Amino acid sequence: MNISNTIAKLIMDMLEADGGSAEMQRNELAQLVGCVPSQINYVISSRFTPEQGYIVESRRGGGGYIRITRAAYTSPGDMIMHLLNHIGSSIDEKTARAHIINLAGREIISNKTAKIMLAAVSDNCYRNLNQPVRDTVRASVFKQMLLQVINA
Amino acid sequence: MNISNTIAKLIMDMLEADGGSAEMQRNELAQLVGCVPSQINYVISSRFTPEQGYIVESRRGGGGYIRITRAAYTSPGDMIMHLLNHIGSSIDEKTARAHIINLAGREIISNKTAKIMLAAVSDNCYRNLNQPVRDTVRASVFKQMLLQVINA
DNA sequence: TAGACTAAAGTCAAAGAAAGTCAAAGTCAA
DNA sequence: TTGACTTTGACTTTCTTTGACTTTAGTCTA
Repeated sequence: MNISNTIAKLIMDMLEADGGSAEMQRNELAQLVGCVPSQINYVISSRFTPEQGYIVESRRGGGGYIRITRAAYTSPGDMIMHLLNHIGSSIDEKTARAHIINLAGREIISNKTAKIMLAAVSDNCYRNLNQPVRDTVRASVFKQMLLQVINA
Repeated sequence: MNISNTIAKLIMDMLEADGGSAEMQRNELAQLVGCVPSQINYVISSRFTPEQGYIVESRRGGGGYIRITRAAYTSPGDMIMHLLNHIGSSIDEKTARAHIINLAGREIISNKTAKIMLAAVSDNCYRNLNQPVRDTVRASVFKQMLLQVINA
């Protein structure tokens, strides 16, 4: 078993133990496992991605931390997870709009939420980005918001 | 937990206990918590800014004090308008976060809305954009969402 | 009442403590 | 034997802590 898997397993255990949320110090964890600190970042960015339903927050400096939260699975959540996987790393405005309207239609999100999400994926926001960057950033924004929908 | 967070928490409690206003002596508070006095200034300037909805007044010399007040606002619409004007064409994650948390604290937006907005302004979304584009796009997204809040 | 003394708070920069980034080197299976 | 995944470490950025020095306000005394 390689170290990355060990780290991933450890984080999973932490998530399990604390009902879907784990907070840690990068250096501590690295030392515990016996690797360089940056390997923790590698594990997080390869195995705890939005596509896989994880929210990652962190803070530098004294008392810094990394916090990973697993978006809870509910039945509407399933649909969103599916969406998250389906979106990939790029999405155009029309497709994003369609998804959001669909979610609202199924009452998985409220109309108010839909409005805000529509605003955030609208081309108005990305006027000064050219393709393909525009659609990648939009995809990121969309995915981060979807994670919060599950999480609520 | 680092000392700065402890200090911030203490001040929050004071605000809570006295209906939105707290007055203290810097040296006293520093001694209570066990830090140098200037750390109080650090905490105030990093966590009790106007963006976060606080007004800070103080006086030096004998009988000096620091007073922190949660700013009162006229109407929710006014506040958002004010915000929209104030933001300009660029905003960093921290400032945007502060504004959103402030809006939620004043119940101008719901916690759910706040979560989604926080997700949409988070640096996680803009990883593949460099400054200063990153902060301009974030500002656009933020403003578009705020417009929907007014509209709702 | 001017000037000296004392009691605050403010400023700023350096040092410290985390986490983030990136690219080079290593490993391993198809 | 190549390409995807992993490991490593040097360097960067962000946030916190500390302390020396400055400024302002009140008080007391000659």
